[in-house]
Amino acid sequence: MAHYQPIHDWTAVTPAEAVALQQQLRSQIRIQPLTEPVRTIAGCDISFNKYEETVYAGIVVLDLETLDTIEEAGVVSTATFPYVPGLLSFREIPSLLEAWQKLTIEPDVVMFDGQGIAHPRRIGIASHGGLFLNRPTFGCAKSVLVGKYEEPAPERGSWSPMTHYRDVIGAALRTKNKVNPVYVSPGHLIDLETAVALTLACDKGYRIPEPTRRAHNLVNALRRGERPAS
DNA sequence: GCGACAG
DNA sequence: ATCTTGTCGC
Repeated sequence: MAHYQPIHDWTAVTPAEAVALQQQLRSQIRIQPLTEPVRTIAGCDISFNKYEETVYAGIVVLDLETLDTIEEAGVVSTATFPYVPGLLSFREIPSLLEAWQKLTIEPDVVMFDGQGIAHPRRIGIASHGGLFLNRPTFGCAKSVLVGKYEEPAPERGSWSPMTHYRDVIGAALRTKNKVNPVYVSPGHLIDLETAVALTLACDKGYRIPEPTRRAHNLVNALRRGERPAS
């Protein structure tokens, strides 16, 4: 039901062509304040068995106010692109879009498990996904791809800017006291401060924010055959 | 030239 | 990402 804009084809794309495509698409990314209030937020993730190309993709939609899950969608698909640092979107987005189509609700904002503009060409999976979904998106990654930062204070909520070639590309954010930070960066149609605020708003006491945590649990359960591919 | 490198 | 048990620290 939920739909998206097929900005370009994903088939028969080589790594070299993928980089060229990113260079062509980056100018379309818009980092700006939100224009609409957020009531629902989605988290997405994929899982797969070692040495296999079968991918289990899923999206979970939560009510931002209560953090209750209001909808989930999962699909079993096949990866057609290898994992290459900097080209993650070409491996994960195709199957995520399949799951997106099964949603009844169109989430107000989407959190990705990876980078937004904190990317060598400023178009990580969250930014690339934002162009297809045409709605606010941001990334919350567990590790750094590019950029430097000063260690933020040990208390939950503290953060320090991440920079890359003089550009502020994201934030190293402490989501829990004395635990490693997560790396937040705007994807499209949102700004850094809002992305940080939304990440903190999705707290349930874990380092990983709820949207991503639930999507992760969903796809792993799907992969282990513990639940039907919605 | 050498190392780093989201998931 | 995935393969896997116990274990150190708050």
